Amino acid sequence: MKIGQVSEKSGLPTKTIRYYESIGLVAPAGRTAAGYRAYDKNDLETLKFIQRARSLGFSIQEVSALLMLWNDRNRASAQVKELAKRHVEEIDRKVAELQSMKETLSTLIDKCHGDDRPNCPILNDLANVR
Amino acid sequence: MKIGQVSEKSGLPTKTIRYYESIGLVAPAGRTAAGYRAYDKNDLETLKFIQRARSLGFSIQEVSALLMLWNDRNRASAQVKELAKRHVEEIDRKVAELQSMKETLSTLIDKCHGDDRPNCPILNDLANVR
DNA sequence: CTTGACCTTACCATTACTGGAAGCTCCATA
DNA sequence: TATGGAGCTTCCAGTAATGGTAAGGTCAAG
Repeated sequence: MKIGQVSEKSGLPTKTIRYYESIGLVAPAGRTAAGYRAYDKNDLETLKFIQRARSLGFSIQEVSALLMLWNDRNRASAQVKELAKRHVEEIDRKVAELQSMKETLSTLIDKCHGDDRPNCPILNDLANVR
Repeated sequence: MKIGQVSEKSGLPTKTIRYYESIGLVAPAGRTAAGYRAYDKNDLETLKFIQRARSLGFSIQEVSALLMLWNDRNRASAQVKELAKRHVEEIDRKVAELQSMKETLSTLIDKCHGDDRPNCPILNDLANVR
């Protein structure tokens, strides 16, 4: 398989696949005589794994750790669970922050009549005019 | 006021204040004879405004728009409201994405016994072993 | 034999900063 | 008066994870 095929099948842009190779997230691909990257089924599975982990919001660093655990037949599932739990906590933190922003904004939006008049509680709040 | 003072009072690092000047978000500060940046009360208010808008998650671009609206005595509050509403929608999208990730992960975490045994539903799912 | 799709590397841009180096300036203290 | 340290200056580089574009090589079809 050439990079276009694995891109199609993994859902990762070719650019991204080359990038992952360049940063050492995946081992350098084999090459054809012409210098094209050549992938086998195994490589594809790895890229799919990465794509799924990324889509769950794991950072490249975390994906790297997950890959190592995945390739370690003897790892304890506790390690993976721990990593996943920490990631969920991180997600929770982000959600809480966003919710808090939303709450403040929604309150301000409700107070703003939003017509042609210039008076605007949103700007007043940002300007700390209370 | 020198940059250290406005940094203190605005909650923005000096680095960040210089950065905002360099990208044109704020006008170049005045200078003392020695070449130090000199700020007045007005400059400080602008930086505080920016700090608050950023803390509500507005991008630099959006903050720039808000600043223009803030400085426009005749703007319609409808414009500000529109901008804020779009930002809230953006927040909603991010939250939904994070919630979806969290849901998937939580399900997997629950299924993983997390002990010394190597079998791990989390990795199995990432590897698409179903 | 040429066209067009696909591949290669290399470099710049993005977002919003943050860190560090090398060198001024200012003020207080010995 | 010298000196030391805090604070200021500019410039360069790096972060995460790509996206964009250029300039060029390769391959199969018509």
